[in-house]
Amino acid sequence: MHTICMDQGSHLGMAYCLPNNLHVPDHYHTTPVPLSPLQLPCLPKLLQMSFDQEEEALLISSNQCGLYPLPALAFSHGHSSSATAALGEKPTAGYMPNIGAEEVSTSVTTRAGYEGASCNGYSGTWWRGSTMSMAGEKGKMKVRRKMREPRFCFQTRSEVDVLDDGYKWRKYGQKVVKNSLHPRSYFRCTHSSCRVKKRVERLSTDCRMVITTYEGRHTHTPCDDTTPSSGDHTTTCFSSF
DNA sequence: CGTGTTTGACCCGCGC
DNA sequence: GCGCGGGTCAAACACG
Repeated sequence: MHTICMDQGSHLGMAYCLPNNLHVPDHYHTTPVPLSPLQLPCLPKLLQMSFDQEEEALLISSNQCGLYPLPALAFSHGHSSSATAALGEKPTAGYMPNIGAEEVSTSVTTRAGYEGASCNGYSGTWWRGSTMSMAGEKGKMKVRRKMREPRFCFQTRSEVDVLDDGYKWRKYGQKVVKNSLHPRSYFRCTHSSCRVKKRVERLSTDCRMVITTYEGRHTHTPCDDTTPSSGDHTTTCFSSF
């Protein structure tokens, strides 16, 4: 059970504290975003999303007027519309009908090794998994499977692609995605035992809008970024993430 | 020289 | 079974 507790601050332009201690500095919210029919009274409900073992995903959009849920994104393969395409639409009827109920597909190694790597002192490079130690086929052999990871997607208006959220990220890939004019960038948290990933892409319909998707939970605090966490002091803003 | 980025290739899931 | 497309790897490269 994990509870998202966002500090709403005293005014509408503050830095938000998102899950996994993600802060969205207010300087990213410079102009109004014509996003949402939802208004602030909806926030308390959204900010108390509960995460159980189902590892639900929370989709959030932020602008200077607050945080808003986005339409469910098509993260999985084979869905007809890409995330970008979905976000290109203004939220209308059917808007976020199933927030937190998204099926998440993630490519990882075996689950046992993966979870063990996440928080139990796994000393290797977590994303490679056990099969990477095998010498088969120049180490290209990979075992992937579906896994559920909490995901948080939000939309910001920013000139820069990568938000300064306090964590240190390493880019590991970039991909041109279909129906999008802008490439999608893939980042990993550089913390040794942290397996959080994030994707950054710009809206094809509005290149000023940046879609950032976080996947997973940080096992450390932003200030603890360079050193492995010794305990489970995960958060200052989220009691149990 | 160490660290981070770029980028082409590869892998896998999904739809047809 | 095949092709498509998203996600990841890892060698090459850039930079401080």
